[in-house]
Amino acid sequence: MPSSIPRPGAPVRGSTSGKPIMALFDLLGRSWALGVIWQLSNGPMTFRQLQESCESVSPTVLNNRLKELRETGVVARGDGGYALTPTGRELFVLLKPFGAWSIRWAERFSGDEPGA
Amino acid sequence: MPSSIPRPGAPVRGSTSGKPIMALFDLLGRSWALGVIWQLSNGPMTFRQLQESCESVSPTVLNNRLKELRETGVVARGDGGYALTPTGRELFVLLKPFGAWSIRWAERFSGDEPGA
DNA sequence: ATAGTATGCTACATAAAAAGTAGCAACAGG
DNA sequence: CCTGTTGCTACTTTTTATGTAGCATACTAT
Repeated sequence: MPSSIPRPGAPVRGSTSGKPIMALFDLLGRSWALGVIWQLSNGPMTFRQLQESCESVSPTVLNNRLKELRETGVVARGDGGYALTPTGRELFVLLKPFGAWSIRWAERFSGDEPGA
Repeated sequence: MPSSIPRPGAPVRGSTSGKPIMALFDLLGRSWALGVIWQLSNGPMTFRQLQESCESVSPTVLNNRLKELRETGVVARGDGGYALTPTGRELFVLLKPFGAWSIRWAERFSGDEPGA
């Protein structure tokens, strides 16, 4: 078995409490999970398109992430490939501000502090 | 080498583009990174307090996450242990809505699943 | 029907990361 | 000196991810 799918109400990696936020963090805290959601916000993509746009994700991992995201209702397969569900789009609304924030965050490294 | 610290402008896991959002997703998409930020939003905590509140995080991983989060200006050590920096608190503002969202997300599973 | 092409995977070997457990050096109070 | 806490490091085992190959299905054109 590759890995258990994090669901709210069930124990997840490192959390037996079943707290929804911990399940969500387990789901999103796996490699490429956030990236896949980000990419799919531009519209439906095929499996291979996702692979290309994620640069170096292996098909094994991509398939696992897609399984998990489908099981948890974030992503679905449909016309044109994989796409965000209404739930997934809701989640992306929360995620979107991270784009602008990351750019401001990046600017602190361009001129400034190496690490303090 | 344990792992390279994701910084905007530098290649990160699976991304040679250096796009800030990809660096941020690499940083946050590591186990317990989101959890640590979440816990620290309640105020400063010592290393051991963090370990306890994160239920089962190993000291190795916690130390690595703290290093990465310090290097990227999200967390700092100070009075009372580790704490979010102003940058970290900014990030938490974006993260906070995920708490309420995760609860609504969890409710969709309560219908078909035992637990919770 | 056949060859070419794309798609959505699976298989497998290797490498990296996380878990789990033990324990140490530094410091504080008694 | 002894006890307790803190912030780690070391080490072994287990889990996850990477990297590469390739297969089955479906479509398209010849």
